[in-house]
Amino acid sequence: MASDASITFEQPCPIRDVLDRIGDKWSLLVLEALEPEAKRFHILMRELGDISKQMLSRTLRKLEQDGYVHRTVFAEVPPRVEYKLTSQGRSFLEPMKSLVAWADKHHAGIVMARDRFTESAPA
Amino acid sequence: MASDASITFEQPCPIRDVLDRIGDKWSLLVLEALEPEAKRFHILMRELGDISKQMLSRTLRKLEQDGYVHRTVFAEVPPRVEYKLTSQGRSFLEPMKSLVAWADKHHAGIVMARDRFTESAPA
DNA sequence: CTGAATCCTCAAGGATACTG
DNA sequence: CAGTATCCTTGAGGATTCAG
Repeated sequence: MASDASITFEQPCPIRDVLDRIGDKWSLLVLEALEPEAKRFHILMRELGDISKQMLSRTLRKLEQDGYVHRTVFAEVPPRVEYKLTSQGRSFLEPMKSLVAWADKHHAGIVMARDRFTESAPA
Repeated sequence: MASDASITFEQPCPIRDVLDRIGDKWSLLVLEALEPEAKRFHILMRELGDISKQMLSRTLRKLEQDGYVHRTVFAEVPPRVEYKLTSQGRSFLEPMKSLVAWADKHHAGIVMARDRFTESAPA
């Protein structure tokens, strides 16, 4: 069942595979929202503010699929579902935080460079 | 000329802005290709293998615009253009490397989790 | 050699309505 | 409450052609 009859060249570079999935519009935000504690669906909706149910659902599923998030369904009425980081999810946030810190520090400069560039080479 | 008449809410989060631009298909690859040394356009084409002129051009321009890469034009015949990392570009690669290392280490597990998930919840 | 301009395709993102 | 199904729009990615 391993189904590795032949090596494919789809993902020559792990970081690309990871970034392709986590580098979308919401994944990182969701992971960060879940970092302090497990949260329910509608709570995530509220905290993320401008995300739609559709996108949150898709994002959570992808994160669950790749093993960043664990989904727990409580057989209650009304339904309750909690999402929490897996150890892999927490592990991922560590190096990611360095990057976030870098972005915080350099963002102003980037925006300035961008503006300068745009001004000297308009439309 | 500052053109900051009003504060906009476009980029509430620096990391999102950075990832939106660097998290595309080629930017990171280009930065890594430029890390050891400055390189010419067609050299980058060759090293990246499956990138088109179009995309390489766009990617380089975006990276130049955001201040990761410096572009040097030599007034020669035939034209020669070299790209090299700026200090910001090199600086960026530092935290990025932690992430790359993380991806290398966890990629196999992610792929496995993904496959397992797909098998238990097919089409 | 280095790119810009044009055109095309496909999938990410999203609004909305429906379901268990 | 927590989703899924459907439909739509936009833009990233890419092949090709033209230009300096």
